[in-house]
Amino acid sequence: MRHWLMKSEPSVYSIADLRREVRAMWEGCRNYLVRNRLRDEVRPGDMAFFYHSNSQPSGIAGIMEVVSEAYPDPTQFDPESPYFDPKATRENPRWLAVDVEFVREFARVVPLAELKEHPVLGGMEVCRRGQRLSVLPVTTDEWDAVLALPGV
DNA sequence: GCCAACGTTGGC
DNA sequence: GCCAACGTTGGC
Repeated sequence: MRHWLMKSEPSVYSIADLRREVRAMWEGCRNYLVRNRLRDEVRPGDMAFFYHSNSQPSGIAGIMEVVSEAYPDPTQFDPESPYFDPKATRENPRWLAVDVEFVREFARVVPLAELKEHPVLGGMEVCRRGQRLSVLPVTTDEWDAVLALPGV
């Protein structure tokens, strides 16, 4: 089982939304590296931090579980969707989604600045300058260190 | 709102 | 296949 960190802008979809819906489709990824990672590395049973990006503060808000294999993201076929991709066809889908399930919301959001200061967590991918991928690997040490933070 | 990082597009 | 221009992400 692997660990991940997955980003969402809470104004679009937050951990509170996932808590309410319990299970959701993680849709709208339009980056090939992330697409390949979903296809090749992310598996049902993997656990992920739910990260709030473009937020105040940005940071880790809770935990979810990946509960499906990657499958074609239906929003790419929907002209009404902001994620519509005119070059994608049902015969040749470009983009993938996975289903995720709520596990728990942290008592507080762990801000990015706090991660950066931490001796172990400062090395997380998400702390790297210019890191823009929305699905990032997390090591077991990093996972455990986040869960050991006070108030989490 | 600014801007750094970096992925994507498209001319050649 | 190179590379400049452009677009997007996302912290601050």
